[in-house]
Amino acid sequence: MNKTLDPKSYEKDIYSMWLDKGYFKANVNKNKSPFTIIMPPPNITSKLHIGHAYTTTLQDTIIRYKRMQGYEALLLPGTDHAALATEVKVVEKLKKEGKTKEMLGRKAFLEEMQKWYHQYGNLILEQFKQMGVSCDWDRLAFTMDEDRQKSVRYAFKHLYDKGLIYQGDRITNWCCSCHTALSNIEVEYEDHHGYIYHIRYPFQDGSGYIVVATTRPETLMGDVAVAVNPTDERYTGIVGKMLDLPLVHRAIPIIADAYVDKEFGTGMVKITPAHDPNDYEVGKRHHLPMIQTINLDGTMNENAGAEYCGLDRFACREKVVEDLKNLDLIEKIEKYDNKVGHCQRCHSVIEPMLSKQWYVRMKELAKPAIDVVKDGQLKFVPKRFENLYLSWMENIDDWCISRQLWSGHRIPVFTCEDCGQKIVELEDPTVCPHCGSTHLTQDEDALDTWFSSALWPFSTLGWPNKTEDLAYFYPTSLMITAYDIIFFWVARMIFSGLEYMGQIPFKEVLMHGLVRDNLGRKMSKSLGNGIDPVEMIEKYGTDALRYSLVMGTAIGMDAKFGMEKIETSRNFLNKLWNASRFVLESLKQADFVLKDIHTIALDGLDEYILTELSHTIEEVEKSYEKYDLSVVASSIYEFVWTKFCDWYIEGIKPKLYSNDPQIRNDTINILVYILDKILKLLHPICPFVTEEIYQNLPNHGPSIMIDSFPHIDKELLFVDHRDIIEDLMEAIRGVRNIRAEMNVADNIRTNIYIEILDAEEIINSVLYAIPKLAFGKEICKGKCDNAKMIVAKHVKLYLPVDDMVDKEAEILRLTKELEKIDKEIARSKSMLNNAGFVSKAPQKLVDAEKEKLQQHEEHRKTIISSIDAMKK
RNA sequence: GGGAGCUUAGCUCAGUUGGGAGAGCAUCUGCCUUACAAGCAGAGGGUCGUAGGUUCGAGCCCUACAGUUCCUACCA
Repeated sequence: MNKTLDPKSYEKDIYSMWLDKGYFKANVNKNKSPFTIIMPPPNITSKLHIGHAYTTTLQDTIIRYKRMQGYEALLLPGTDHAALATEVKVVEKLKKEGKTKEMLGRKAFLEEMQKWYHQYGNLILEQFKQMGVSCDWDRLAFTMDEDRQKSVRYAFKHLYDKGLIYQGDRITNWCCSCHTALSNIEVEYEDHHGYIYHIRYPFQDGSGYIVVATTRPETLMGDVAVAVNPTDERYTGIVGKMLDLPLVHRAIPIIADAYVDKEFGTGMVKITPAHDPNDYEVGKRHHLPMIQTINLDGTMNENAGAEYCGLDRFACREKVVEDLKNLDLIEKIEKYDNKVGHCQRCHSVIEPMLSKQWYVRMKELAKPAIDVVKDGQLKFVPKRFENLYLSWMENIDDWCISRQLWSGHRIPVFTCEDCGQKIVELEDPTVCPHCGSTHLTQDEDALDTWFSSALWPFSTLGWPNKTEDLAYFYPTSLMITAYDIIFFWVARMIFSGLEYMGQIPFKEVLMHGLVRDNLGRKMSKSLGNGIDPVEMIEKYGTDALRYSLVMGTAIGMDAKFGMEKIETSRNFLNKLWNASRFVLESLKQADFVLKDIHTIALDGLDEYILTELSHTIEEVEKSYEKYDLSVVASSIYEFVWTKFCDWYIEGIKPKLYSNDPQIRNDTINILVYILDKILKLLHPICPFVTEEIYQNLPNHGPSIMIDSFPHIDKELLFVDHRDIIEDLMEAIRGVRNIRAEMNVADNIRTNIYIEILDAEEIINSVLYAIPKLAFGKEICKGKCDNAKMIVAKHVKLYLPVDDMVDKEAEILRLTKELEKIDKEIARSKSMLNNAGFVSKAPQKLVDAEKEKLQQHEEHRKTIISSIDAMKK
C-alpha cells in the first residue's frame, strides 16, 4: 500500500470491477425485499455541478447501505431532455453559428437536438460514474426515448379521455424571448425598482378627467375600461360615464367591480384584459372586448396604433410616457418597487398574454395527492415540507402544459381539417373516425418537460405495460431530491402516480437543500464562486468529495461547501488509510492466523474498543435509518480517529512487539476485526477507499459492497469495563496535561507509578499500555513521593518530577483545577439542596449527583494537599 | 400580505423522550515518538439573538420582539 492516500491509483479500476461483476444490477427477487430509488434525471443542458454531486452522494450512500443490509437495491439512472432549458441552449449555439431554428426548420432542428442529447447525455453520465454511483446502468432511461414516448402518449390520452385535459383561451405567462407559454411556477418574481405613472384620462364630454395609476403605461392602448370599487362613494356618480382613452381616442366606460382596492392609489384601475390576468377576469365579468396590443415577440402590433406599432414593449413604454407628457396627461411619476415576473430559463420579463393553450384540470387530481400525505402514507423528510406541499396542492391552479417549442414531446392531438374533430390516440391516426377524412394535422406545440418527468417513477419501470418490475419495485421506496422542485416535480409525481398507477410513487421523499458557497451564496457562473466537483475529484478523490458533502449538513438545510471541508475529509481518509496500513503491515510481519474474535482472551483495552465499536455501530445504523448522514460521518470520524487510532492502536502497540506469538496474533485479530467493521460502516459514503482497503484484509469477500452491514454483537459489550478504562484514560490525560503545562518534551520519559484503588484485575490487564499513552518509561506499582499525583475513580497515578520543575507554574495549574472542581461542587450542592430537585427529579439522577459530589470532594482534598506540598 | 427556516466558539456548523455546552477549521504552546507533519500531545475561546413564561431544572417546550434567508400572493 502507498504511504499516502492516492485515490487516482484505484478509483477507476474499482468502478470497472464493480461493473464487470454486475453488482449494480437489481432484478425481481422474491427472496428479498426491494429497496428502490429512482434517480432524479439530470437535465442534459450541462455537465455535472456540485448540486448533482450532492444529491448523487445521498442517493448512492443510501442505496449502498440498503444493499449491504440485504435488500434488492435498485438505483435507477436516467436523464431528462428538459425541453425548454435545452432548446434555449441549442438556440444559443445556433445563434453563434449565425443560424436560427426557423432557418433550419423543425426536422433539421430536431436533429440538432438529438446531437446535443447524445453529447451532453453521455458527458454527464460519465461524470456520475466518477462519483461512484452504484446504479443499474442497464436500466438507463431518457425522458425522450421510445419507451418514455409511449408512456407520455398513454398518459396524455388517459387524461384527455377523462376530460382532464382541455384547451383554453386564457391569459398565460408568455416569454417573449423563448416564444412560449409557461406554467405559473416557471415564472420567477424579482424585485424591480421602477416607477408608477399617474395618468389623466379625460371624460369624453369634456367635463374634466380622472387619474389612474399604472406601472405598465405601454398597455394603455389595450385599455377597455376603468374600474372603481362599487362601494367607493367618491366615484358612485361617475360609474357608467365614458372616458376618452388618451393617444388612441377610443371611448371606454367607467365600470364598478369589487376587485378594485379603494385604498390603493387613486382607487381607479385601468382595465387591459388581454395583458393582465386580473383585468382579464374583470373583462370577462363585464363582457368587455379583449384588445391585444403586444405581439408574441414583445413588440407592439397595429392595435397599438401606427405611432407605436413595431416598437419593443419597453421602448414603447418610454414613448407613451413622453407623448402623454407632451399632452399634459401625466399627473405625476413616482418611484415604485414591485415584483416583476421573469422567465426561469432566459430571465426576460414575462408578459401576461391572451393565448390558446392546453391545460390539465388539477382540482380532481390534487385531492387524492393531498390525502396520501395527510394520512401519512407518503412521508416527507423533514416533515415541515409537508406543509409547503399541502398548501400548494390545496390552492393549485390548472397546469398549462403546452409549450411553443419544437423539442420535447409533441402534443398528440390531431385535428381533422374537414370536420374539426380532435383525435387523440396511442398511435398517430391517419383517418378521421368522424368523417373519414385523411386531412389530419397534429398540434404544433410540445409538452412541458415536467409532464414526462411526472411519470418517471413508473415510466422507468415499464409502464404502461404491466411489468414484473413494476409489481416488484413499485411503489418505490424513497425519492431523494432538492426542495426547490417540490412543485415542479415531487407534487406532480405524486398525483400522477395515484392517477395512473393507483398507488403512491414513493413511500418517502427526502428533501435536501442546495449547495452554497462558504458565504452562503448560490453558486453561479456570474459570481465565479462555483466549485467544479470534477476538479475536486481530481485533486482529493471521490470519497473525500462525498464525505465532505454529507459532513456537517442537516437534511433539508442548505449546505455550505468550502475547501476546508474537503481537506478535512481527505485528511480523515488519509488517517484511515494509514491506520489500515499499520494493521495490514503488522499482519504481514506476523505468522498471522485468523481467529474467531469470541475465542480470544480480551484485556480491558480490547473490551473498551469493542464496546465503543458496538456503540458506534448502533449510532451509525440508527442514523442511516434516519438518513442523517452527517451524524453517520461524525460518529465514524470520532470512533476511527480518537478512539481507535489515538487510544487503542497507540495503547496496544506493546502487545504487537510482544515475544509471545499468541499475544501478537490475538491483537492483530482484534485490529483486523475492528478495521473490517469500520470499512463496512463507512463504505456507503466512501465506497472506493473502503473497497481498496477491504481487498487487502485477510479472508475478505469478493467485494465490500455486497458484504453485509455490521450488527451489534452483544457478546462483545463490556460497558462496566469500558467505564473503568475511560477512568484510567482520564488519569492518563492528567499526566499528559501536567507534562504539557511543564513544557516537558515528549521524548523525556520518567517512570510512572500507579496505585490501584478499585477494579484491580481489569486495570492490571492494561498496565502495559500506560507508558506508551502517558509518555512514561515504565509503569511501577505503588506510591511515589516527590511526584505529582493524578487522582481518578479507580487509580492514582504519580508522575515523578525533578527539582527543575517550575513550582509557581504547577501551583497555578493546581489552583485552576481547584477552581474548576469548586464550581462543580457548588453546582452539585445547589442541586442537592434544592428540595424540588430531590423530590421531583428521577431518583437515578439524584443518586448520581450525590455520588459525583462525593467524588469531587475527595478530589478537592488531594488537590489541596498537593498545593500545600508545593508550597513547602 | 401570508407561511416557513435560521440566529450556539473568530469561521462553518452539529446538538429530541428538558438533567453537567460539542466537532472541524483557525489561533497559541511543545513535539519529525519505528501507521500517519494530510501527523502527535496540550491550551485558550461561548450571557446558546433579545425579553418574558412553563418547570425542581430550558440551547431544547410556549409567547412576543429583533436580525436574516427562502417560499408564496392579483395590489394597479
